[in-house]
Amino acid sequence: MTKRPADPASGNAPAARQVPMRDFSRSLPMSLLRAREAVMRQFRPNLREHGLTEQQWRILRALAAIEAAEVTELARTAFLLGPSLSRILRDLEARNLIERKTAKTDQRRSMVSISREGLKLMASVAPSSEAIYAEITQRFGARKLAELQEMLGELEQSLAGLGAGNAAGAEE
Amino acid sequence: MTKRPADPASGNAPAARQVPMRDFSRSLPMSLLRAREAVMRQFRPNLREHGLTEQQWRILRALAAIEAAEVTELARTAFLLGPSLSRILRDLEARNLIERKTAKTDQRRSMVSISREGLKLMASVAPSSEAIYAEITQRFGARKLAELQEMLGELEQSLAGLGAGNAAGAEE
DNA sequence: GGGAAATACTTAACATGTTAAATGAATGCG
DNA sequence: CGCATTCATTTAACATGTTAAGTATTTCCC
Repeated sequence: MTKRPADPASGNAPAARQVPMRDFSRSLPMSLLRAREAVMRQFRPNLREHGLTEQQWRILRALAAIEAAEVTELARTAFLLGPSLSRILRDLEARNLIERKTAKTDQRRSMVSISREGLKLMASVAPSSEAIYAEITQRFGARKLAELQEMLGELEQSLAGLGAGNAAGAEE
Repeated sequence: MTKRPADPASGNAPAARQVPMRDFSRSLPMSLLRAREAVMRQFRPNLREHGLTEQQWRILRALAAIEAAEVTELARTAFLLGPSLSRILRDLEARNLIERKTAKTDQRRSMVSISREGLKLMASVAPSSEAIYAEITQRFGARKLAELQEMLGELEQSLAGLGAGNAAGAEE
C-alpha cells in the first residue's frame, strides 16, 4: 500500500473535497430547518392523535380567527401555496371541518369558513398545543424567544424584494 | 379581562373566534417557516437552472466534504429522512452524479460517494450559490447572522430530548 | 450452529411542496 | 357587443416529508 494521504483519487474512491464551500451543516437554511424541525417534532404527535397534519391545523387556526376568507387570502395567511391549499380544502370539506360557498358578486371566488365541527375539533386540540408551546417558551426563555422572533422577522424583511423575479431594473 | 365585545355569530356565517389561541401568524413555527422560505427563495432559481432541487444539492454538498458515507450517516448529515434519501439517491445514481458500492464487511451497508460528474456539477453551481449567500449575509449583517444562528442552535439544544417518546429517565 | 432479535436500507402509501398548465369567470377595450 | 386579457382557483406532474411495513443481513446468545 502506497501511502498517499493527500490524494484520495489514488484508489477507486472518487475524489472529493474538490469544491470548496462553507461547512454546509452551518448554513443558514440548515440552521433554520433544524430549528423548525426541533419545534415541530413537539407538536406533531398531538396533532396526529387528532387526525390533523401541521398544514391542516394551520388552516383551521387561520379560519378560526376570522369570519370567512377567500382561498387566496387564506393561502397568504396560512403560508401555503395555492395547489397545496386547494387539495387540503377539498379534504377538510369532505371531513366537514370547513364550509365553502361561492361569492355572490364573483363566481370565481369561494368563501371558506370553519364549521361547527371544525371548531369542536380545534377546542379539543388547542389545550395540549398551548401547553406544548408554553413548555417550549419556558425551556428556551420567553425573552430569548421574543428576541429570536424579532430577528427572524428582520431577516425576512431584509430579503423581501430580493431576487424573486424583479428588483429595480430587472429585465425578463 | 372578562369582556366579550364582539359576537360574530349574529349572521348566517358559521361562528368563529371561539377558540382562543395565540395569533398564529406570530407563532414560532411560522416565524421559522417564513424565514426559511425567504432564504430558500433566493437559492432555488439557481439550483433549478442546474436541474437540482434543494435536497439533491444538500446531498451533493454533504458528499463533497467526505470520501464516502453510509446512507444512514448521510441522512443525518443532510438532515433527510431515510425514505426521502433512498429515493433521491436512486435518482442521483441514475444521473451518474453519485456512485454506490456495498461495503465489503457488511452487505447491508452501502457506501455512497460523489462522482466526477457530480463534482463538475457542483463546481458549476457553487459560485452563484456562494454569491447569493454573501448577498444575504451583507443584507442582514454578518454579526446578526452569527447571532441568529447561535440562537437557533440554542433553541435546538433546549428542545433536544423533549417529547419524542421519552421523558427524563427513559433509557432504551 | 441455528434461530430470534437487531440493523441498514428500501418500498409503500398518503400528504404536502413546487412549478406549469388548464378551467371558468370577470374585465378592458376596440 | 365581441374578444383578448386578466384573475381566482383547480388540476397535473413530479419531488419530498412522514409513518409504517417489508427485505436482506448480521449479531446475539443459548
